[in-house]
Amino acid sequence: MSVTPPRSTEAPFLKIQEVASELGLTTRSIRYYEELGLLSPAARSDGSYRLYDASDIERLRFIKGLRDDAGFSLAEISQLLEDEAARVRSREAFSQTDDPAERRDIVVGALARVERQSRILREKINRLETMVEAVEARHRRLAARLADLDAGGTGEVR
Amino acid sequence: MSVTPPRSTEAPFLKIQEVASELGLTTRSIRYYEELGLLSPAARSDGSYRLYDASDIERLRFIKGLRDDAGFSLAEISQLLEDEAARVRSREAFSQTDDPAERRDIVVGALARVERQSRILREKINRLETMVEAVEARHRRLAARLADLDAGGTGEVR
DNA sequence: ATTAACGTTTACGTATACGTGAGGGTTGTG
DNA sequence: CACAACCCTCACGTATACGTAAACGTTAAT
Repeated sequence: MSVTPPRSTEAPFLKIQEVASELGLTTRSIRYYEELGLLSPAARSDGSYRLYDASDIERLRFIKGLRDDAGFSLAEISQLLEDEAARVRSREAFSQTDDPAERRDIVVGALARVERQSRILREKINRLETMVEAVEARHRRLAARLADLDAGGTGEVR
Repeated sequence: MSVTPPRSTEAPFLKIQEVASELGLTTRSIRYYEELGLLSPAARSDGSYRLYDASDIERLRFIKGLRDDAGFSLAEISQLLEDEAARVRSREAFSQTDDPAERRDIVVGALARVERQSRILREKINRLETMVEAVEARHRRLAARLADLDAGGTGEVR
């Protein structure tokens, strides 16, 4: 009677196709990202199947966001992820010392990287907003026209 | 005494290399965009040199913005430009009639296209802002750490 | 144990967005 | 009119980001 049985006991790992479906990617893309060093699966099965955990999926979601939403190239994404990795390493370095001077250097470095990431994204947003502004100005003029027509006018706004 | 003479009498037309330098594009890109139907030069010289006017340059600037800033593919840009062309045609159709019903139809169509453009851009912005938000949250935590360290603390925020 | 469904590596194919000549005209300045 | 500096049209080359198929191994259910 079991047509589609529950895929085993909800293991903490997902296989590549399961990840792909969940994120709307192809298995090829995921393997390709791995080839480029953007991520590597948390584990491999005995038969060397790639096994992904939650943080892998988060990372992939982030990559997909940067690619689809921001339009970054995989090279740029690689750079952003390396900054991210440097950030994590510096967190570890931070907790390895309790010398305030060393800690300060570490935090200052981390701040610089985060500010760089932030600036890259903000620049993109600003330029996008300039474009949206132009489009919405047209939208307002058209809406005014429509309102005028519906009020019995000629639609000759301005 | 004229070392670099004024490039003739400021003709209203620019040649391809002049346009390219001004916009930070290559001549190849400009020709390629023409190949894809994204624009065509306002005129050709007797010897069939491409000659661009101010509106051509505006159009190219728009294309470059969509490509660099928004990360749109040239296919998507083509779509947005076709919407733009439809908008211009509908403006003409609008002024060809004074029947309020016809005018209303035209304006409604134009509104739909503009809203589509706007929505595409806004979606992109929204997703970018979500990413920025995450980055800035980290930035705030780091800044707090730094402030704590500079105030003689341990930098152990939270 | 069998077997369908899925995974692995390897490798060649493809669409996009140009780069880079080749071979040959065009412009405009001396 | 000579000639450097552009421009033209092919046309092939290249980097990126995957698609697709071959040949073969793994998993898991029956």
